[in-house]
Amino acid sequence: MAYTSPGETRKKIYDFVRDRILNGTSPTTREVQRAFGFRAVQSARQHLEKLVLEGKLAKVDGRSRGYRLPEFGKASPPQLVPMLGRVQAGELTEAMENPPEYIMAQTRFEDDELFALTVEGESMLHAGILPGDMVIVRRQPTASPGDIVVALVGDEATVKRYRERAGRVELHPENDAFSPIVPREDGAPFSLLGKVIEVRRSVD
Amino acid sequence: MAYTSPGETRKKIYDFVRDRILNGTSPTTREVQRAFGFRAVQSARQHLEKLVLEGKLAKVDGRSRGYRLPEFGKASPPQLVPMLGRVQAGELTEAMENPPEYIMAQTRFEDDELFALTVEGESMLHAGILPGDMVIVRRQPTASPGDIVVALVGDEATVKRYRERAGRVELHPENDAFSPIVPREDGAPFSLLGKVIEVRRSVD
DNA sequence: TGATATTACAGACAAATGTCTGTTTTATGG
DNA sequence: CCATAAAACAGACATTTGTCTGTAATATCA
Repeated sequence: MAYTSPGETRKKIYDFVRDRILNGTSPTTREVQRAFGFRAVQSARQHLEKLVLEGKLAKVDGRSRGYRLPEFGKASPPQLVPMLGRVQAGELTEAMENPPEYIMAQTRFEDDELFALTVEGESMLHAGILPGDMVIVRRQPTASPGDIVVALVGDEATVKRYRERAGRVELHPENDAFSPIVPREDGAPFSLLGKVIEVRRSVD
Repeated sequence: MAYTSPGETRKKIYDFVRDRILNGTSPTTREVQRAFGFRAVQSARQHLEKLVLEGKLAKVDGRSRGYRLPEFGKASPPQLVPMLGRVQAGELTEAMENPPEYIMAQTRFEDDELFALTVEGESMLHAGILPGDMVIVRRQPTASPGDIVVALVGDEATVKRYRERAGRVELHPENDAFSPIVPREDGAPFSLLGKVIEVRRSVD
């Protein structure tokens, strides 16, 4: 490869590696070599090691495809969150068609179980949650008053705001056209699936 | 390793590999071997290859750490979208602190320039866009009526709905407490930055 | 209990990959 | 132009890793 200005090729290599890592696999030294037309492995290696020195990349020594993105120590690492399908027989079952769909999320709940579902209905309109919105939910058995939660009432999953009045759980819609749900009173089986931690909407 | 019922170890291996892939790196055959205490590489390899046969895993032959989650070809690849900072002197400048902040997105605008910013103000409340929400924007110089756009009016970026009335551009808020902006009339410099393609809200 | 498919093991080779030492070429700034 | 640092090259070695052939042990079910 032709000689370039200091830092020029390095930047390109960084972009290349970053891209590859984000697309799923860290490249090997020789893959970088070939991608840039170096005639020596060391040329690629030199750049890669310097990028590590500069803190732009991280690496696990000796391991194949060992280069990483270091910033992901500060920012939360990307997580794959499964898209759950419809509610069946009281249990939220993963829409296990082939393939299961995943979306990417960066949350501060790195170690918790997350899932995502699509909101139907307009009961949370005033909370800025519209029909068709996707909510990312952290699975948890309890909630605090004020949380927006996903609960299973009967065999339907609903998104509501969690309240407690006089020691009783109430699920409040945020739309005057709907009424609160008081699980104990109407006798429907009730279970808390989790808390909404993120709302997403595509406006294509 | 002790002999187990048919399919038993296989399932565990699938879970193991899937987890590793989701966490960033596909394991090598021998990493699987060691993780399960196999005394022969082939034991691990047999399971892995069968998982590929079953369609549970995909792989790139011959490549180290070549096992994949098969679903990942179909889904759109993850993109890094830069978070832009405040508006300065009529130009949206990247908040280029070290490191620049990126968020991950999977959109169908793979080849377009995207950026993200945080919404201030309540003018789009009825469109389900709240203060603090993040919008992902596709940079484009024009828009269609009905689009939610980001425009530069004066030296401030605003999110509004794009309208045309009597051949004139109008930027409509979605909140009765605010009034439409008619760029030409109030003489402020106006430019369209792009169209909002996604809205995100953290509700921690 | 016996047939069969699955599981696990053994040992090995070739290719891929990480790493190293040393040299040559070139961009850059004074 | 010269000194210097960066960039690129050359060749090599050790380890890791993918792959293969063949064999032994065991769960499963009729």
